[in-house]
Formats: sequence, C-alpha cells, structure tokens
Amino acid sequence: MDNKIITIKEIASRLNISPSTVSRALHDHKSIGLRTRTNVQKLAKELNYEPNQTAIFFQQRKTFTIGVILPELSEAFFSSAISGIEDCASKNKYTVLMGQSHDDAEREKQLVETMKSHRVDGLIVSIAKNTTTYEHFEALNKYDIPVVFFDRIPNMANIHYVACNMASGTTQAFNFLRKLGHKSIGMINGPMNLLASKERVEGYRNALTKARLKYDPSLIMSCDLSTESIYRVTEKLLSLKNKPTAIIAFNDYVLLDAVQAAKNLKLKINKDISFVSYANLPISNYSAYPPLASVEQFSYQQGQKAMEIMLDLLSKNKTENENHTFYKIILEPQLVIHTDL
Amino acid sequence: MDNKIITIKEIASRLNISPSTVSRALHDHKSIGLRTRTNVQKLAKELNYEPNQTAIFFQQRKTFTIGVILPELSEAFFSSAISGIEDCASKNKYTVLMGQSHDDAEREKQLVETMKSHRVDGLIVSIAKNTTTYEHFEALNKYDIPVVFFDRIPNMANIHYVACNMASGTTQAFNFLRKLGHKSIGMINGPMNLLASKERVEGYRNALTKARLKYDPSLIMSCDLSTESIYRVTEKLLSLKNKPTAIIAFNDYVLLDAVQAAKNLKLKINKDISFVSYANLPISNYSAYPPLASVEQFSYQQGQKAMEIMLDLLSKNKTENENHTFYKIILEPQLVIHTDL
DNA sequence: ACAGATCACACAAACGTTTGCCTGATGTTT
DNA sequence: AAACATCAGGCAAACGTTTGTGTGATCTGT
Repeated sequence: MDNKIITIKEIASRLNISPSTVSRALHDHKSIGLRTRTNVQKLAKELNYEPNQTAIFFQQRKTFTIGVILPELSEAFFSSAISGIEDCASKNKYTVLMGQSHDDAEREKQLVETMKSHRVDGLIVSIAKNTTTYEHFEALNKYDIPVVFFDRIPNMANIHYVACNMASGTTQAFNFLRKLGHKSIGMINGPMNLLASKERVEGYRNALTKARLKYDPSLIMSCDLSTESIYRVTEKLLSLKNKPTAIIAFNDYVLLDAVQAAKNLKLKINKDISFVSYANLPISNYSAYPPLASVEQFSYQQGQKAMEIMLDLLSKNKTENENHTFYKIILEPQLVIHTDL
Repeated sequence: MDNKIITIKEIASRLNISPSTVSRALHDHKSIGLRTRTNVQKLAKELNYEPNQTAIFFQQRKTFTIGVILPELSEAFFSSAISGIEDCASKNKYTVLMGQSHDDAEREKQLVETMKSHRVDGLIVSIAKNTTTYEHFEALNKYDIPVVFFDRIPNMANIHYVACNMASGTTQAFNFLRKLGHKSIGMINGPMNLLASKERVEGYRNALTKARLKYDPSLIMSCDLSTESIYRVTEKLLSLKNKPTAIIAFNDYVLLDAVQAAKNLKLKINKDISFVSYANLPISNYSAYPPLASVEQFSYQQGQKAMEIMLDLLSKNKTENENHTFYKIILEPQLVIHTDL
C-alpha cells in the first residue's frame, strides 16, 4: 500500500512547480498556461488527489455545513423536516450536522455551543418546548452565523422563520365540520405557551366570528399532551351539556388517545362523534379510525424552505444582511379530506 | 459591537507572551507557571475566547465528526436508529454528519466522497438497496476511516457491523404461525443482495427442517420493495396451488401494500390470509390491519451499538486495528405478539 | 527596434493551533 | 562553590490551501 495522502505540495514537487501554480491550475485559473494546467490536472487525477477540506474550511472560514437542532429526530414530523433540509442542502453542496435537544433547553444550549465551535455556516432550529431564554441564539449574531427557525418559533423579535399558519388551518377544519352539519365543535388544544396552540384558538374564533356564532369557551380545552390529560379532557368535553359532535384534535398523537377515550364511552366514531386532526404522521393514512380530515403541515416543505432561506442568507454578504429584513414565511396548511368516508 | 473574534494570538499579544505559552496555559500544561497560567485563563474567560475548532481539526487531523449514511431519514426505522447514534455520539463529544442515499447507489457513493472530504473520523452506514459494488467503502481503508455497517449489511468480508438476527426472527415468526395452525406459510422477501433477505430464507428453512417439513421454494418470493412489485408478488403467492394462509412480510411498509393487494383479491384479512411482519413501526400499532405479530428489530439500540463500536475503533490506534478482528454484533430480535387478536 | 502590455509562473504570507526543541534563570545537591 | 536538575517560557515549524504581489519572458503596436 502506498498510503501517502497526496497534497498539492506533493503534486507541485513532482512537477517541479510551485504549490500556488498547482492550486490555480486545479481551479482553471486563467493565468496558468494550458500546458501546465493539463499536466497538473492529469497528474492530480492519476494520483487520485482530493483536496483536504478541513484545510480549506480553515483557510476560507467556511465549512459548507449547516447545523440542525430539533427536539426529537424520531418523531415523524421532524424526521421528515430534516429530510427536506438535507435534500436541499446536499443539492447545494452543503452538509448537515445534526443534534437533538430532546426538548431540553439546557441540552439545546449546549448543542448551539458545539455547533458554533464546529463553525457551522448557519443554524436551523426548532426549539425545545421549555426554551424560554434566547441568549444562546442571539450570541450567534456576533459570529455572523445566521439562524432560521421552523415550526417551533421562539418569541423573539427580528428572526427568520418558516412556520405553518395554524390559525388558518384551524379555520379550515372548523368550516369543514360546519359544512358537514356539525353545530357544536370542540377542540383539544395543546399547552398555551406554544404559539401553535394560541393560533389554533385564534383560527377557531375567527371561524366563529365569520359565521356569526357565539363563542363557548368550554368547548376549547388544553391538555399537556400526556395520555391521561387527553383522556380527561376528552371525557370532559363529551359530558358537556353543549356536547360537541365533532372534535378538532391537537395532533395525530392526541387523536389516537381521544378516539380511544371516546370508544371507552361507548360512542360510535364517525357517528356519535367525529374527529379532525393535524397531520404530523403517516399513521392516520392507515389508522383504524382515521380522522375525517387532516390539516397537512408540510413538514418536508417546511424543512426545505428553511434551508432555502438559509442559502439565500449565506449568499448575501454581511452588510446586505444587516439591513434588517427578516424572512417570515408562513406556509398555508391544507385540509386533506380523507375521501373514502 | 467589538466583533473581533479573539484568538490565542490576541491573548498572547495582550499579555505580552507567546502564543505557545497561551496554548499550554489553556491546557494546564505543567511547564507553565501558576501565575501566568491563571492570568491567561482569566483573560480568556473575560474575552470569551473560544478555540477555533476548524483550526484544531486541521492541525490534529481529527474532526470529532461521524458521518452517517442511510437510505431514508423519514422512515421510522432509520430515524430511530440515527437518534440512537446521535445520543451516543453526543455523550462522547462527537457530532453527526448526516446524509440520505434515497436508496440510490450512485448518491450513496457521492455521499461517501463528501464525507471523506469532510474528513469525518468514521462512517456508519446502512446501504442502499441497490448497492452492489463496494469499492467506495473499501477505499476508506486507505484513509484510515473506519466503517461500521448496521441493518443493511453489504456482502463484504472483513467488515464491522451490527445487525439483527433475521434468521432467528424469521424462525420465531414461522413457528408462531405454525402454532396458530397455518400449514402453508408464504414469505415476501426483499432483494437478495441484502444479507437480511438471505437470513430470512435461512430462518425460514431452519424452521422447516426442525419441523421436518419439506421446502416449497415457490412460497418465498423476492420483491424490490416497490409497491408494484409487492402487489405482483402478493398476487402470485395468493394464486398458487399450494396457496399460503399466512404471509411473512419483509417489513411493515411491505405489509401495508401486501394487505392492500390481498384486499383487492377480496380476501378477508386475518381470516383467509394472515400476516406477520418485521420492524414493529409505530404504524402497525394503529393500523387498520395490523400484523398478528412483529419481529422487533430494536433500531435505536442498533444505532447506539454501531456508535459504540465506532468509538471503540477510534480509541484504538492504527496498528491495533490492523490485527484484523472485526465486530460482528448480532442482536436477537423479539417477536412481539399483538395481543388483542 | 523599443516602450508597454500581457503572459506564465514563483514567492511568501496568512488562516489558528499545537508541539518539539531550545534557553536563561532559578533551585538543589554535594 | 561547582555541577547539575528543574522551571518557565519563547521560537519556529507544521498542518494544506489560497491569494496578493512580484518578475522575468514573450508579444503587440508603432
């Protein structure tokens, strides 16, 4: 084995020319004569030369690497999003450095540090559910590392983000159920510290207002996403005097538990009680009791879009980015009606 | 904003000492006096010094980064595996560079190149289903980049890998079906270039031998995992003279299509035809037609174990690794019987 | 045929860090 | 007090690449 890793210097010395000439020849620099240029390129190919990227990264202060931090990679929504990120990144010669916060703010903070010291060119983040302080993100400004948030957006001014318009999605879901004849529509909402939960309420109320209906606050109940609280909330909703005939579930996981709770109450699904959900999962396609419809959030596209924004940010020079314009991309969700019902 | 990124040199010049002294002081090198050592460390903290990892990577020829290449990140099995990899990596100060091959051998090859030029310290791979040549992996030897395969193992000698014992899993599945009274048991297998496919056949035949039954080759059919081929194979199986009453599906995705194909033939699932599958994805828990049982493959643990092997490989020096001992870790799968049937 | 333009390449610095070797100043031993 | 060990720190090279500047040689136009 001739295991010598070959470098530009090596090529240079074999050809009795200077390393700088080799470098330029490899880059088809015009100031290098055709003769030596082809010589260099031929030898480089022969020796199977491959540039040492770490040296280049170092020299150029650029790594062509994007850090991605999200709560839980094994959740379908996020794995699909990162898939979109990776596809878009690799199309543009970028590479993805991955970290999961496990919904722990402290770990998230530490991941930001790691990413920073790895000198990622940019960071794409979906924050942990208990992240309440944002200095670790703000600090990235000083290093000129752009940050793009998606789905889980922090409550900060002047940030780039892409998210889905949950208000509009909820309005669509509500109107869909109304058209099917449902008069009393309940909602199992998520924790109110999430923007997405607030938006759901907003969308719900918008729909009411537009339809000139009055708002019954007892029809919207928050849960903490645990199975027990979902059961409790579902049972509570279904024992109201103004009992809903349809329920909008916070997401597909919530849906599964809510359906089970309803079945325990001897209710016939899709007869006594119907459901609509937000699609985070492929499972609803195959479920025994799929929702009547799902609000598709386009996780893959969210990831892709976040990466596109990142690329745009990176293509601009520093001063251009400092004119304080921020991307706030709102994807319009789409109500997917499950046809065979 | 005093946006000067501060370096060792900067600290050195402020303290009127040499950079080497600063470097050693920061590393608590004994040859540096207590006085200057604390001075340096204090100033470093004040100025919020952070070492430039890219410079260190370059200098040390080590990146503390592990490349991971797998077919499809949005598949539950793989996202769970990479979650295990990432958890284990980050516990050991390593970082994960991600790439998905989309089951395309060409793309996989290119990803290996990218990873190599990023100078990852090691590579963890689950190969694409149509990968048949392995030079791109063998080439990594020359660069001393260890490779650990998991789940999708190439047909190569002298490799490290962790996989699930599919033979044993298949035997378990077969015996389970036999106990339920099934006499003719079919199998929808994957592409035969995958070790996992061969092992399934092996497990199937082992079970036959043990039960002193004769082998009917027409009951085992390979597909390429595409929906069309799954339909074709399923229909073929179900039109045999020796028609199976139960089918072992290659995985849960194959299961979904096979079930649909059976339904199209007006067969009653779990009555005319029963299924057992592998992987135990969350979808099978909620599916309208879940398999009778699933062979759990412990994806998270596979990922974790692969990373542990990698860490061990990296901790050894080059010569130690050259004594040609290879990790071949076989996890024992577990047949999970879906109780409510 | 001569000034100037152009060409084809070499030199050297720089990116930030680590590390082997050297040196001058103390401290220790006999 | 001579000899030697230890201490505290500096010097410079090295990792591989890119790039600004310099410089002879060839070419262009008149």
